[in-house]
Amino acid sequence: MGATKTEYFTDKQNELATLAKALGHPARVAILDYLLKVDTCICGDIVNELPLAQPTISQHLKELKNVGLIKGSVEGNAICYCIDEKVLEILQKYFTTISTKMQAKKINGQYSAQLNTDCC
Amino acid sequence: MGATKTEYFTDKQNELATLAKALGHPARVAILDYLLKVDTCICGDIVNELPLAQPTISQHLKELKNVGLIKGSVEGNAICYCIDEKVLEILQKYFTTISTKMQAKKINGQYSAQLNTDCC
DNA sequence: AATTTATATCGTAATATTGCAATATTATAA
DNA sequence: TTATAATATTGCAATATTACGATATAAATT
Repeated sequence: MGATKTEYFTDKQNELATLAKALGHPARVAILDYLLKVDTCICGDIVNELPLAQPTISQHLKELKNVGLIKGSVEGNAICYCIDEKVLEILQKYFTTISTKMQAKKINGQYSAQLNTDCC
Repeated sequence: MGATKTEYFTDKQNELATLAKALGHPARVAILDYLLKVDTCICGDIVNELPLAQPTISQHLKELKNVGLIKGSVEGNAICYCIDEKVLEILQKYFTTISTKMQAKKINGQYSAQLNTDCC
């Protein structure tokens, strides 16, 4: 026990969990924020920006790259990283769909019978 | 070493990482999906729905509740859970903002000088 | 060729997460 | 007031993550 039982969930659920997990660390959110600001950068730029050691940044970059949130291209002896919009859109669409569905429920009054309770 | 250095990141980055982390497990995505389908339910319903033991479901519900993604109200000896839109909107807005910014960059041609490279 | 620069990988300690059996808690029913 | 039902909590083993020093790799510079 201790290992996530991925085989019990749908591909979509596993995909979303994997993407969310990749952003489940403030350093990786910070890297994404930084990349959004500067468009592209190399690992050393992030090492200078964040208070983490080079191997740690390298590991975080690897995780973001593994799930496709960023991509890197070799530029001489450095590697140029940038955000990959494609995978970001999966997250954007998922949360927009859920938010829209929640809004629709409120407007349609599907909760009307329970509106007097704390939660539902 | 081994503990996340939250103190080095902004409140916003930590908040987003915490929310993303809560959805970084397929069981918790599945719980959210289920709640979206049935609107409200009790813990036992999810135990019947997912192939995980009751203490495990209870623990996942606790984590979702801790970050505010769901809320629960006491209904006799059961607890009625439902999605909390407020926190979902934080995630929706974050990813929409990033996606919009990425789109804007493409349209404005900020990448024009580098469009011939693999990544940037 | 030796040095520098940029990044990745290895090894490992500290910490966190996952999953569940056993048990506790709390409210309803008999 | 014993059951019964619905959840939560505790304790613990298995596994995963985080962080970084040491080291490896690979390209550019001298």
